[in-house]
Amino acid sequence: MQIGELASRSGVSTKTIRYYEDIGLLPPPPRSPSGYRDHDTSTLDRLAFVRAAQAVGLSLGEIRGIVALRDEGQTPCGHVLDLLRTRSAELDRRITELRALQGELIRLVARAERLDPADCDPARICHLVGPV
Amino acid sequence: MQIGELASRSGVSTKTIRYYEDIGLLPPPPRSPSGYRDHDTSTLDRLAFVRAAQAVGLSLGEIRGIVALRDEGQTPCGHVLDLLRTRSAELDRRITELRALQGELIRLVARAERLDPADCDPARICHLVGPV
DNA sequence: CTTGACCTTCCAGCGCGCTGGAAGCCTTAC
DNA sequence: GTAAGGCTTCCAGCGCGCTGGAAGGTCAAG
Repeated sequence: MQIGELASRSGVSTKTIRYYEDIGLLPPPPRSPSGYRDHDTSTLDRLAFVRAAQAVGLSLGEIRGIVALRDEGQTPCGHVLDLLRTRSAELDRRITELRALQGELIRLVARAERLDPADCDPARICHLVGPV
Repeated sequence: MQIGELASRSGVSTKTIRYYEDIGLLPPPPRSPSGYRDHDTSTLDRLAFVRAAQAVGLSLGEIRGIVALRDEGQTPCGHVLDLLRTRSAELDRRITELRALQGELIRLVARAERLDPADCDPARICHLVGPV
């Protein structure tokens, strides 16, 4: 199938498909005599995997590592599980950070309701932001 | 004071200070006869504000808008409060998304413990990732 | 007079995941 | 034959907040 059909069937743009091939996420497909890419349906599976892996927070670099293992004939599951656990731990930390920030924002907004703009010191730009 | 002293007193690099001046976060300081920037201590206040505003999630573009109001002689508090509320609402949505992703990751890791890598279909790359 | 530490400007690149556009070839329909 | 719509490659840029480096001027100490 040509790249345009692959794009419409997968929902991934032709630009992105070529980009994925460039960075090694997709194997270089065979070409027609005129040089057109001729993808088979396995590329649909591959694209579905890439999108699913992105959706759980893996980077294209990490995904490339996974598909490379598979292409070498290995079973990438152990590596994938490591990545998922690592991402989960990072996400935990990230969520904790964002919740702290959210608490801070809520505190600042609440404080803003008790402050009078007229009291704002021009040198400090705005007293709503900054140390309590 | 020269830019190097400002940098060490503020903890912001000379590169970044010049960059902030370029993008309009800092007013252009007077120059010595040889062209050196000559900042006064108000720049320390300004830099402290920029860092505090960044810390609560405002972008440099938003911060520029705030300091521009102040430089025009207005009190930016109302605008700042709008920004803080907007950022808070966005953060709420973002945290909700990340928590959903975290739930998904935890579910995938738990499922991985029940799956046998030997069952993994090579065409799907890795069965740990993808629809349940 | 030289050394070294400062300062200046300007241009370029990082990471990440694409996206846009130019210039040109191929295929199909009319 | 020609027009439309595929396809090809290659180069460049987005947003964001810096950061690095080159090439050169300035200043104080020895």
